[in-house]
Amino acid sequence: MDDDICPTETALDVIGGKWKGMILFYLNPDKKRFNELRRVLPGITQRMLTKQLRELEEDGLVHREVYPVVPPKVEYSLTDLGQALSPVLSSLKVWGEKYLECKKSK
Amino acid sequence: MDDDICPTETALDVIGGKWKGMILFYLNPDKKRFNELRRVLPGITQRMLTKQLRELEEDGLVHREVYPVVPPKVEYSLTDLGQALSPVLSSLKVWGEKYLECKKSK
DNA sequence: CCGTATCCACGTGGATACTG
DNA sequence: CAGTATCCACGTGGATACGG
Repeated sequence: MDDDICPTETALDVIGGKWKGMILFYLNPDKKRFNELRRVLPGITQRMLTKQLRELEEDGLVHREVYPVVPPKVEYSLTDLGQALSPVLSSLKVWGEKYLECKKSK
Repeated sequence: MDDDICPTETALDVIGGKWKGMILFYLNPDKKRFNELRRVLPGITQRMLTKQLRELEEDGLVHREVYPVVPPKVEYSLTDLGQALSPVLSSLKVWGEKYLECKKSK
């Protein structure tokens, strides 16, 4: 019964990485290449982008497609499980807006 | 346009603390006393519970009511902003269950 | 273009002891 | 009962340089 809370905590762990929210956001709905993501994520380093993407891949939220061409081409996209996050992301956004609104008026 | 993502990130920052999800969960719908929370949060230390509660209070999600009696009595409850999180928490839970389901079958 | 390899600063979170 | 006060381990995240 107490483990009712467990899925919530697990979910927060999985998407709680510093850049993961933004990565998931930008991957929806379109697949993106490595440097495309890098460009829209202000200030992220290559190491961090790689790391966060690998973790998301490991957790089954993101699919990594490598094309054996030169120059290298890699595309990242959301899996079904990743797509299923969109209600979470949007409710998070709605609440975040309310939160920012509250803070502003203080 | 890019700051469309900002509320989402902000929200994740606010509720992303290690125990915050669980605290918010247990504070809904009933107010709780300090040691009540401590009892349902397996393994949390006094220091951490205090710290997380203070941060949630600072962020306006939790209200702290001190009764000037002996022995001391303090009650924590959700503010309106805190209540407004319930859609987020429940969508998080729904997705978390799906996630755990996926992992189990692998 | 898409990474990996090192190295390191910093903050979060924890252990433990004490207090009004 | 509901905290503070210290001290510290550890992992996350970042800077920088190099490689296929």
